[in-house]
Amino acid sequence: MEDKEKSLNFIEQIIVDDLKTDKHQGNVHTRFPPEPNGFLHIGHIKAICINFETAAKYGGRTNLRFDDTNPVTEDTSYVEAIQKDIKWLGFDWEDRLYFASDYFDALYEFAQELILKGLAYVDDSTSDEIASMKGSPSEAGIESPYRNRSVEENLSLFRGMKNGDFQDGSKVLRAKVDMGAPNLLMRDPLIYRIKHAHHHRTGDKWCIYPMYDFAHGQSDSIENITHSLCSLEFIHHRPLYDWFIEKLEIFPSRQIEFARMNVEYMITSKRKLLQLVDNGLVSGWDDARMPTVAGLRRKGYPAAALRAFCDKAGVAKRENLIEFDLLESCVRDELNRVSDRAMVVVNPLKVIITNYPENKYEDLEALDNPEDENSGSHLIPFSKEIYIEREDFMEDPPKKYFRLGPGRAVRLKSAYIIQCEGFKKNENGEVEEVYCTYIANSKSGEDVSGVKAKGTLHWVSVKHAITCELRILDHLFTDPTPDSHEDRNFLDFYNKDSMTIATAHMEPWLNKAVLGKHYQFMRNAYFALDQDSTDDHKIFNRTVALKASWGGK
RNA sequence: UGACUCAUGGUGUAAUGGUAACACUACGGUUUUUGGUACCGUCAUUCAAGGUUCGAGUCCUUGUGAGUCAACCA
Repeated sequence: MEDKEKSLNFIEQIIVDDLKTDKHQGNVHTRFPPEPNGFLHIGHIKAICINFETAAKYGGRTNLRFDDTNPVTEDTSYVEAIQKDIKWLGFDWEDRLYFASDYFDALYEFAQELILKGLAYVDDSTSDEIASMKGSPSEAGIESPYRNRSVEENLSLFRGMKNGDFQDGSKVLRAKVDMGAPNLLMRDPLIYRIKHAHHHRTGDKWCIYPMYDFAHGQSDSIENITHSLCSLEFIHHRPLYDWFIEKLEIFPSRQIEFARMNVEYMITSKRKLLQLVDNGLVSGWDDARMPTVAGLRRKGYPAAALRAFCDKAGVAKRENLIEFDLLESCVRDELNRVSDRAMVVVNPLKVIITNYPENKYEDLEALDNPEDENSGSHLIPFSKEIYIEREDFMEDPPKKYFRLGPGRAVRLKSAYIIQCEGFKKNENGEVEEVYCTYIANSKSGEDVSGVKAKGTLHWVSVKHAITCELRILDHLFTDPTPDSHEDRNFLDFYNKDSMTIATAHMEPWLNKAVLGKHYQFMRNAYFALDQDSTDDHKIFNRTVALKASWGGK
């Protein structure tokens, strides 16, 4: 138990109050209800965390329920992908995997019940007619000419709809609420439509399908969901949600809306994400730049970091735009704990250690992860010629530059202290080689030299280094809210430098890099092995750069 | 024009009528065989105007601003 009391968000307040009044005999049951028609993204992650974590906090459970009431857009392949993503995020719905389509029979009965109560009717109006009779926010709607059909006629017509007697679009079932209601959704909403379409689970059993409003709340009720958490956009649906529960006299689930999370430089519109894929601006839904779970995972963001991020972003009802910095902060925090450290040189500059024997090499030991006491170590070969970063040497360095320069000494990480004795330039005036001497008794861990070096550099042995590919990932867009500009298309803000490729020299140990593990290339950034790698060509995605507190020059 | 939400530092979230707090960012500093990490410090009288109260970010009224709603989508 934590001794510090963390304040509750407004949803937790509601739950605590319900617990106090014993509203549901101490039960807390939530659900995550994705529609299987697309891939999960950062916005879903927030919803998943809120649903699973809130329930868990109060000893409750969370169901996974696919909201599959529209057969024309949904598919089983998404069902698999979504489950994989939720598991990866670290959540478990145990044996509570449900589908709204499991309830089609029950929903059909509910509809008949409503008809019997004179609270639903079959409408023969066209889609356009229904829309025009709906009215507008400022003017009341008009009642449909079919609104007062008899219960018997409605019942028989609805059965006819179910039996396939009518064509798509020719009839709908509507709830009889109030065409004058200020809330448009209460103006006799459609609850069943005819769709002669094959459903991914129920096949051809049905040719009528319930609309969201007639499926979601009832599904919640059937599953005894106590707190149905959804985003603010559904707030206008709540009166309808409650209306059906009241009229049907079923379990009183309660819908609670929270503001969805917006993150700088990310978009979550399914349609727009698809455009990126279709236009070839990304390689697919799992491109490491995509805000999808698959993309974030591929980029190297750990599930724990994503969970921490959602937690720190908080829960409330106001519009928000979370800074990308917070996400990166959470990612670094987690990665610092779990990443193995390695040395990789991106822009090589050759250093020749003049007093080191020509053919000698030694294996130097380096801790895999100094932040983790239980981590092991690995060996790094050291020899006469090494690469350091070009930016780690300056011909005429300023005073605050802690790296290599003529006459200066630096520590080579896990190795020796070296002293710069000179350098050579090529015909273009660029530094080509740097000459150093090493201090033999300054070996890492057994340094008795007494020499103090302010800076520490990473390096690789020229002879032993292996070439690899680095994919440097940046924001997909140049604007923090690319789809918020009325006069500009979000694609105008596509960042053409969102992925740049670099070739680098890595220490041999990295050839054993594993998919799903995280690596810190010291003094540079965190990287994760990409799935495109092969045995002799390793590819790493830059997850996030290390913080840099020195600007240079 | 209607209804429904919301309004606290640069960002996000707290403060449940009683001294505006925490995190991220930014900027300083300490430590360091990663200019990383860790640690310390600095940065807001709460949209406006009235009202209730001994006391208001919190309650009431009126404004102002922002968002959402008129798919046989979810």
